[in-house]
Amino acid sequence: MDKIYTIKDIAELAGVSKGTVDRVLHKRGKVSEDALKKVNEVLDRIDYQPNLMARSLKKTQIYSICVLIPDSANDPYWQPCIDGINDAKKEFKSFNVKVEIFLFDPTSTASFVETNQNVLNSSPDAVLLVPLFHKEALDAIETYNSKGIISSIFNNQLKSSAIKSFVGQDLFQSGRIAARLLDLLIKKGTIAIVHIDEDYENAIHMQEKEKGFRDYFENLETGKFEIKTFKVKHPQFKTTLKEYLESNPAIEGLFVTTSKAYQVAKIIAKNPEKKIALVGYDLLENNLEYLNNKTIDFLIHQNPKRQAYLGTTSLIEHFIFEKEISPEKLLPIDIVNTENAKDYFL
Amino acid sequence: MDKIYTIKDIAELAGVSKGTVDRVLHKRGKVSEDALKKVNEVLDRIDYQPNLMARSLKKTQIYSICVLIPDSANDPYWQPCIDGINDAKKEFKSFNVKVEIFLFDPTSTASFVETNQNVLNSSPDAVLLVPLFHKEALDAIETYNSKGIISSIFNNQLKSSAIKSFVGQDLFQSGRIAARLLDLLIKKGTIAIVHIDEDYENAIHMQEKEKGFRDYFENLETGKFEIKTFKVKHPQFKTTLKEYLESNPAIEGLFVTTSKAYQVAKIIAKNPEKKIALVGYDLLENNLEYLNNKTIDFLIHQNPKRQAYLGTTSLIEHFIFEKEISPEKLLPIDIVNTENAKDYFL
DNA sequence: ATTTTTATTGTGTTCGAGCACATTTTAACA
DNA sequence: TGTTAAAATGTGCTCGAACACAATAAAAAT
Repeated sequence: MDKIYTIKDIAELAGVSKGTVDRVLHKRGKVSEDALKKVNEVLDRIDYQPNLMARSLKKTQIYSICVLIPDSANDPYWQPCIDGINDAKKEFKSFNVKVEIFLFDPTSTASFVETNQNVLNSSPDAVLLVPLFHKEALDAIETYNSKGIISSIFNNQLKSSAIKSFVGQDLFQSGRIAARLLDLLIKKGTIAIVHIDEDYENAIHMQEKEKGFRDYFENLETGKFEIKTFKVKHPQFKTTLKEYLESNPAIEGLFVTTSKAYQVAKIIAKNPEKKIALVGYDLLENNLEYLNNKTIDFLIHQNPKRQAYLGTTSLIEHFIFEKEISPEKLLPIDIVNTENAKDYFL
Repeated sequence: MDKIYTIKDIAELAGVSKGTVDRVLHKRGKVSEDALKKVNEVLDRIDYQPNLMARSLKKTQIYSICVLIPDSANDPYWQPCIDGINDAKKEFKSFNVKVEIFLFDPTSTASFVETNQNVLNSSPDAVLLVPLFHKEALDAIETYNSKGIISSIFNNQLKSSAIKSFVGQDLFQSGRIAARLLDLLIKKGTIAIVHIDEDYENAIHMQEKEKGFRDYFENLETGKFEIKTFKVKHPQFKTTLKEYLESNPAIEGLFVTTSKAYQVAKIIAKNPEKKIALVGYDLLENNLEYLNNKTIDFLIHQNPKRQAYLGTTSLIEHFIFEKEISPEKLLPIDIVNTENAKDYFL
């Protein structure tokens, strides 16, 4: 049977004291070759699993983790992240970890930089952040790294050797899924990819989604679909899109690459004679409203709550269970329609 | 600040010994009214959270949980359950819990009864089971209950006051989702609900799904769809379905209420001129093959792995963290197509 | 008033790992 | 060979909760 061994057991089996076993296990040195061999022989033979209860009971050090996310006052997309992080906090509240949330204004680079400075001042053991601003995020991560602070990111991909882990979705694949759905919705015709660019930088997000979207149709039998791209900034958005649709009456499907599908829905809902297929992102209140009245056909769920949860727990578990942090964790891309929308709020 | 209090702290604050505090906390009696009052006053004032590490370190009792699931040799649907249970085992391996898996033959009531007897002989603290056989499951659960053994179920719903928890999906809603998908796939026409009944009993499953499916169309503008039901037992399945489709050429969509959509796909794939929309359940190898070649349009993912995982962890956490077991946990109903299928194997 | 019984309260050990410190062994050097 | 330095090894306390057992106080019985 798989008996549970303790350090004391190992010490007895190897004929040494538990202090020596401890030194071997933690590679603290000051062990003779002879003793090292004896202990290692035992260790090879049995499957020693340190008792994590005893360990964390003894350890008085409290690990500190800071999470940097955009303030949901600016964009409701981020609200679920708070819940995910709080779930993680709750789950591990008995352990020696402290998780602190720092909010920044997603429309302000300065706010991002400043918040990172605040985080740095609290000198945490690890930071989980949403790298919304490419350059500034890289700088911050570099600084953390130089101070021995672990950095993980989620939601937005960012390549850097100083990053321990990324949690998010495969955006290229996400675009392909949207394509497949629109393929089903309108069997042929013209589709426009709509990029509603906010002030802040999610260009990479949108680009990857567009690539995936186009990739799907390129590998399809030709002639059935025509794909266009339409970029628009927020202020002039309403009139511009209206004009665009009027001047392109062939358009039968729209793919909105951000969480702002409801804004598009608002416009096309005014013209109910001509149903335009609409696929967008994220389960915001506004989007769900138009999903339920079937102006929006499908929403793709990016699961920000779970992203934040997993990003947080992987750091926590790294500290208290010495678990390895997997460099990349890609979440399933959930397809949501009228019928299963409410399931994703659990 | 939210200081963490220990029993010693409480004892000092109340001016009694830690033994007395312990007796108050555990209601072991043998405490004078005076002391009781003093301790309770402190307890009201502060928020005492017992250190679970220390507790489980001291407790030598090992909790035993048995999980009863169908043998995946008979039906590959159950394979992921094993993985989910093993994930739970791994996650809590440092704690005082032992999780044991018992397999039974889903085609044999006798096997189910016998396995329950084996479980009973090992006198566990809790049992998680798939109540495939209605009457026998109720009997088993009644027996467990009388011996003080906690029973939880997953995958199949079953009503009994002796059941602590159910993990699964809302099958009615699941049927509605299938309906919505077929509504999109074929804008109008005749749809057949196909019940492929295995020897074992999942009639309730299928009935609920059918109800949800029909419910969706009943609330729709009339005249667009006609819904039929087709029941078939396995042996004669192939020829019967073929004949059925030939004699009902109006059928443009099929909803297979079990994981056997691939068997239907095999038949309709032979007649590629007439594309029939097909929606089924579960990410089996066989189903995925036909999903990828687009014979199957959508699969609904019942997430057996997560069901088993959550069923197991909720019992484990009940024992080691004294967490309450929520009586019902309904999982999201995932819509799967060619593009996001592989995401669900993580 | 003294002993006995009962009720109440306090003390000390345990769980396993981690680490400081004490002790022993070995090596280095005069 | 004796002395000192260095290396290796062992011992013992701690973390917080649980619980057995010892100790004390209060009540009851003689």
